[in-house]
Amino acid sequence: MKSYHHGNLKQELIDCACKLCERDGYTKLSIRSLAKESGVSQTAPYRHFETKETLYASVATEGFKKLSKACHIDANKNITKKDLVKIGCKYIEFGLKNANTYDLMFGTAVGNFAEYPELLESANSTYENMRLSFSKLASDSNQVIAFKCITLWSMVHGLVGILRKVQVVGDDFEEGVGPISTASVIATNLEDHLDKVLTGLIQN
Amino acid sequence: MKSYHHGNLKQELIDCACKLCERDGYTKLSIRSLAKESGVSQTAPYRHFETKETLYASVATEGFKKLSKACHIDANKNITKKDLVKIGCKYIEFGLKNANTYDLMFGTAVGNFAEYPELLESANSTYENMRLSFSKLASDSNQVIAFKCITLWSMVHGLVGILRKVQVVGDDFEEGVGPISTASVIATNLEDHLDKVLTGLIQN
DNA sequence: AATTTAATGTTAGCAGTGTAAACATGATAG
DNA sequence: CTATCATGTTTACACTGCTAACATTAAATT
Repeated sequence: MKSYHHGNLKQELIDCACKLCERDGYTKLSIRSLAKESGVSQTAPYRHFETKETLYASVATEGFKKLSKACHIDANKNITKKDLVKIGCKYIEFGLKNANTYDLMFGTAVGNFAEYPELLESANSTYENMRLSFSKLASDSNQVIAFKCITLWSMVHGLVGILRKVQVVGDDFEEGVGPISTASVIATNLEDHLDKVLTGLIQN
Repeated sequence: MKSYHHGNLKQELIDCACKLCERDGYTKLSIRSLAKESGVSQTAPYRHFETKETLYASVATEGFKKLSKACHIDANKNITKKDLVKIGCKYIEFGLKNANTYDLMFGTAVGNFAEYPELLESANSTYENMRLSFSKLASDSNQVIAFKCITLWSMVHGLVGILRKVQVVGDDFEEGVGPISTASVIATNLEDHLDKVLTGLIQN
């Protein structure tokens, strides 16, 4: 016999939403189905999430935490270019393996991060981690470091997007020059690729 | 007095959908509101678009055509690195100015381009244009050209995403090293930025 | 310990959505 | 002139986000 109060509904909803968002994409998620999954009435989730966007924000927050963890690197030891390449690879790997969650984090489903302090925190902390790694590599000014960091970020972010999209665009080009075959070469030699691209950005 | 048959409904729906998608984002678009806008019954659009995704596909197709046009460069004259930088700038400009349409083109709203021949065609043609421009610059093998092309594409695509996202993440970092201020420096010196980044990719 | 209060749950209902089925109209091909 | 078919309408269903009013119980206050 279950009690009237669930006891841990909020966290359970978030966990379940994370799973479903990643499995089916966030557009397929409905608050009602989520409530049913937790064995609770249709409107119970509204006690914990003002709107659907608030729920999305929670899922995105979890996503940034996982991304941060995936890209984390021991801050004590010296950092080499190779380490940055590794970070980039980890980032791309995360984006490809958690594609649906990644959409939530970087798409427009959550309009303004500032409305969700935890989300803002986790997103900024992801950036800050990358920035700190860069700062340990080169002895540039902070501004130059930030600049390089944004550049690397946009590179790996772009690769995630294109590597995914290309799967869907088809490949009826002459052998080996279509986007799919080209992208798959990049995908299977990600480290080499990032290394090449990073070399232009830093010299170390 | 208006006639029973509209006469030009399909095109009008597409035009209207393009406008509304760009103005409010595609998630806000409903087939019903679209029908109302054209002064036609709720289900009339279904005579021209099997599902909502089909409509999205049409909007995305228009988007790729516009993107192609924006990035087009005279194929006859010689192409320099500077031209490629220009193409990249045009691309990014398009992505930022038509952000909501861009989401439709590169997001997951349209799952499989292969189901929409016109969309597939317009997307592939955008890629093919970029590839041809590259092929006129360097005398690399076709595979290397395709590789560089995908790399540039992912760079500009990534920059569109990050430059947009960063606006939303806030900037409570020490002066000048937060993502917003950094990104805005990049955004206002886009040509310089792309030039730098491209130099590592090609030598010309 | 008794009672008030606030947090968390439920029920009922509104307005809006995508889409299917059955029917109406009128342009066009025979 | 008539039959056909593309294109429109009406009606209806199942689903959605969300609100308001009410129920239950945990926590705070007296």
